[in-house]
Amino acid sequence: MNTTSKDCSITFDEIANMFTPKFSEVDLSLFAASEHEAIGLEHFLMEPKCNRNLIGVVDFETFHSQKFFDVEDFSGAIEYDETKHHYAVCSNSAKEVREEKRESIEDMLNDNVFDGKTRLPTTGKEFGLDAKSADKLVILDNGPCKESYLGNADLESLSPGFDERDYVAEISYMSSASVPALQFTHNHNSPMLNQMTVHELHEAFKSVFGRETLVTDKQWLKHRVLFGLRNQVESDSDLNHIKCGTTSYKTEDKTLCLSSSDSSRSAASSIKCVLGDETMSLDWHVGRKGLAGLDLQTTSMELSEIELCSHDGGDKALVTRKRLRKPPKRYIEESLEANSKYCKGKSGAVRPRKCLKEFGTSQLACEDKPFKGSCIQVPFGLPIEEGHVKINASYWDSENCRDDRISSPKQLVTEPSAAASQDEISEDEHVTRSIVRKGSSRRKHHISWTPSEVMRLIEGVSQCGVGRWAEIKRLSFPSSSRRTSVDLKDKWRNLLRACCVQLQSKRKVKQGQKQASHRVPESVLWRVRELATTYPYPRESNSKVAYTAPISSSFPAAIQNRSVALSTSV
DNA sequence: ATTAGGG
DNA sequence: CCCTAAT
Repeated sequence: MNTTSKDCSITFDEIANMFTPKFSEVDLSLFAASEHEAIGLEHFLMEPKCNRNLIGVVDFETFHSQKFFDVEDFSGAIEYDETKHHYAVCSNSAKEVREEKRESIEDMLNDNVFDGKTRLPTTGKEFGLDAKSADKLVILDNGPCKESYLGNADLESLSPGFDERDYVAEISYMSSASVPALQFTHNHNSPMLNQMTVHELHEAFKSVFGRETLVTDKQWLKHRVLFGLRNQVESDSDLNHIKCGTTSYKTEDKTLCLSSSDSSRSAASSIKCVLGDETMSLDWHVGRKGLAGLDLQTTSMELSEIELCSHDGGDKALVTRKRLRKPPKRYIEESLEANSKYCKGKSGAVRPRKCLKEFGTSQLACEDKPFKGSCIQVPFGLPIEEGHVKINASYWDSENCRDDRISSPKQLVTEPSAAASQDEISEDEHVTRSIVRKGSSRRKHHISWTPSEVMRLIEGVSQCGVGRWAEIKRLSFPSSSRRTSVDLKDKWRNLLRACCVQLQSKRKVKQGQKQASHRVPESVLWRVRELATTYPYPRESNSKVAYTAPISSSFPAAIQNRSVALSTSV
């Protein structure tokens, strides 16, 4: 199987890395969740459209491996599970799951034992499951921290074609909207909807649809509630790319179960189980908190990891499980740092920048049509500003035109002072933006270089020489918070590269003329080339030395007087 | 802290 | 631009 071989590429190292000490550290911070965080979470949970927000993938086997499902391990566990899960696919070690019978599953569920080696950290008969052809288990915890929704746990699949891949539990959040109904039914041990009173039905209706109704017709209400429940289940299923035909609504003791099953699709069904007992939520308390933290911390990552558990009959082969690359370290780092803000004691000083919250929550603002695709792209940058739009061609044109008018069309007179002052203005607003930006991400988001900046850089290089970036920055970019010495170096490297490219393509094609406009002007490049010969850049300038040899005559002037234009050739 | 170099 | 190693 394709997916299998792909999954097999996971190395043991990767798995091992999931358990770097970092995780426990991090997770600890999650539980120091301050009011701040809680609010953020609450906000998220209350988001109307976030009824089903998958935030993670977890293998139930985790619960087994974690003695009491402790906090520190949770997020690590998720990572681990994800991996392990894949690993299991190739290892064929979970074969035993295949042959599970429905009856035994029911028993196991009732006994809270899902598998010989997997046990949920809950006690007793909390799970009232309509386990008919059920492979999805959703556990709802109505603890104090809003209603967390641990959900969609692939417990078993009864499909003959079931494979270990399905042995996945997904964790999701559900808004509080659906909870009251569940709790409500929990109070009444009524197993059937039609045994409910009008008032009860109203409650259920409200819970399901999030609004009230004046209709008192029991039949109507019942239908609406059933309809709503079915839709909920179906939308859940959509998230998992599972289609469920029917939905049953059932209560049992202190639990409420919504199960959706479709006998025509042997494998597609789901069970939702509400843990209605307060004591129950204690068991899941840790998990919930972990999830809360996780939510804030690695939202997009988890989102990206949502797997498509298509239990849809035969087209399993069509299931594509794209593994998205892990989020960049930066992302993780920032997430961790943001969380660790509330976990003082670590490194006394709190870094001013970074503010993950924006990050997480904004990403979490899920849409209606969330996980339609086969994968979710990891949000990389922030949805922030597109502040400075591309100015490219016009920039150079305007500036150069200005400059060119001053001097001859072919010779670029550089006036650092003038250019700088004029640039400083725009620079300031850039700075402001960049600060704002830094509030949420370290990424600089590509501040395009203005012509004057480039000229200043060149001047700096001509004065100080290549490589002395710190000094160049001091001289040519004073009071410029952006453009670090590294930036200067990078830019210079790029300029040299541009020289190369333009030299090569110059004779060949004139087509590039169009694009050449928004590139660095030739006159500037010439100067760069010249400087490159004077101060050969460590590795990259060698290639163009030959070209610039004749120009070197003009070099001394350029050095001695920064306003001297590059009078060479062309 | 800076610089070089890879990504 | 970012990250890292080397200095």
